[in-house]
Amino acid sequence: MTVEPTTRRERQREATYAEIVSTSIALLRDGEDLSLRAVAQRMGMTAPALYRYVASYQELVDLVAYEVDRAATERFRAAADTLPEDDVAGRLCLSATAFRQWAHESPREFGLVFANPIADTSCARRETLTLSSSGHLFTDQMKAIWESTGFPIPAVDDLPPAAREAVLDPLIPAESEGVAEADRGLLWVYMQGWTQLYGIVTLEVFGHMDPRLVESGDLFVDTILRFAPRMGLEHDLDRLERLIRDQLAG
Amino acid sequence: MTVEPTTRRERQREATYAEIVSTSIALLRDGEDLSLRAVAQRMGMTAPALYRYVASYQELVDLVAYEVDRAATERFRAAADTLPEDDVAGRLCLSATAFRQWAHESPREFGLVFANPIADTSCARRETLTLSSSGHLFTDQMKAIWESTGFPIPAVDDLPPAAREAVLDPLIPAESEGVAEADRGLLWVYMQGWTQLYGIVTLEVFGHMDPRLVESGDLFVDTILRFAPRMGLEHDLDRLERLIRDQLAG
DNA sequence: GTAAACCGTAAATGGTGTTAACGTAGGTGT
DNA sequence: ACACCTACGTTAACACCATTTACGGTTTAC
Repeated sequence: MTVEPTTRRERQREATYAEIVSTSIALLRDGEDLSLRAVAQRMGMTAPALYRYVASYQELVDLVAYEVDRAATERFRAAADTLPEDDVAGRLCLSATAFRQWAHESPREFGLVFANPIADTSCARRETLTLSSSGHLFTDQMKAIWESTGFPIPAVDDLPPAAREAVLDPLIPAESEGVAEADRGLLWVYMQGWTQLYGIVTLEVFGHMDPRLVESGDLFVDTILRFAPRMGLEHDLDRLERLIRDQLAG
Repeated sequence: MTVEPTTRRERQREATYAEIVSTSIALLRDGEDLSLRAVAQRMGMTAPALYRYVASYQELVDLVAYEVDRAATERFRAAADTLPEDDVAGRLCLSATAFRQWAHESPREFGLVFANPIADTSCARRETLTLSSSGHLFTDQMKAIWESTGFPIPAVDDLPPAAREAVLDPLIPAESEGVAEADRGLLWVYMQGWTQLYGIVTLEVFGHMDPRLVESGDLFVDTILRFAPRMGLEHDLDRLERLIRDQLAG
């Protein structure tokens, strides 16, 4: 990302670095679990060699989680792109549904990214890590809806002090990206929505919900549709439900 | 629970069985992680001996998770019991807050109980496992609120088919306990609430949220108070917020 | 060309779950 | 009271894991 390293050595290094991550992802895709040994073996190396690239197993996990999140986000974006750009509401619904489907198809990966205690690793890494691609996408999509429907958002000054700080100088969704400081109440609504989406999907994936509800997705649909009015979409509920259910079926 | 085993041998067996679980819990409380070897060592045994009692490590985990949930639920109940019995709304808020505090104090245990893929173990176990003590408590408390405020619940016939089945013959919150079949829409509202409570707490515990918000609990409070009106508590929000914040502070 | 940095190796340490073979004490049947 | 057998614990071993150390060879840099 920074400046291109041009030197032969560094190019090689960058390549194996990338191979480590891609091999890890392939490992997960094949249903095996992530381990230094397994990754090394697939690459025709020995496990200790990986320590030239990652400081610990946990760092590998974080690295892979970041990349998995990035790749998954592309799927969520692609799901939205089946709709015209001005259907901002439909796009968010399809991305959220794609998120749910991805979580069910790849519970391992989901757990890695979204149920992996970020903990207090080195602060340097933390910056990179907490910048979640998916969070970024959903924030953008909600912003688009807000610009379209102009749904009410809390005034920044009405928020509790800590919340005000958090939306003015956000660490987690990161990059308040073109949202004026006065409109940062939008991030508060985003967090409310993300909490609910995260809750329903995590509950489903971890099996703490009636299997018939997981199968039908009824509680998921209900959760989305109940939140939609908060984004000024109360007029569009029937269409959105059809959109979501179509994607769940197909 | 069933019939007392009276025979000396079985009493002994039951005792070590209980000791395995209690030792495991003590292990977790001391911040070490659960392992067969560690448990065995604390009991003055060797690891393979434990296989006379549990079939696998996962079974031990499930066993411990069940007991941890049971014990934690007592804390949630105790938190509610600081209020008079007729303050049904306050009681639910305090239990929910106790749930959050417990999750933050004991993230290990929380992960064990609520972020542990129940997966498809033997169906026999599943019955026992999915019967979550905490789910039972919260269901009861919401029912008490409903009997007090008479907040609107969906008619069973208005629910999607799978949802109807799930509330008429529930597997997860289990024991619809004295809720008439006609009133089972209450369980649907419960699931909506539980989804949100679970979402916010899991998000916080796993560190996928701005630390300042976790610290202040603002998004947690917001989540609860935004759900309260659905239970007919719109008149009581200020008092409930004070209750919650007092418990968070103290 | 020589020295240093880099990248891989093998070997070893201490941890995990799990299985197999073996003894031994406890209760049971006659 | 004797024999039997079952249950419970042991030790030893296997296969896996992360991680550290010491070592050798290549590539770069001066």
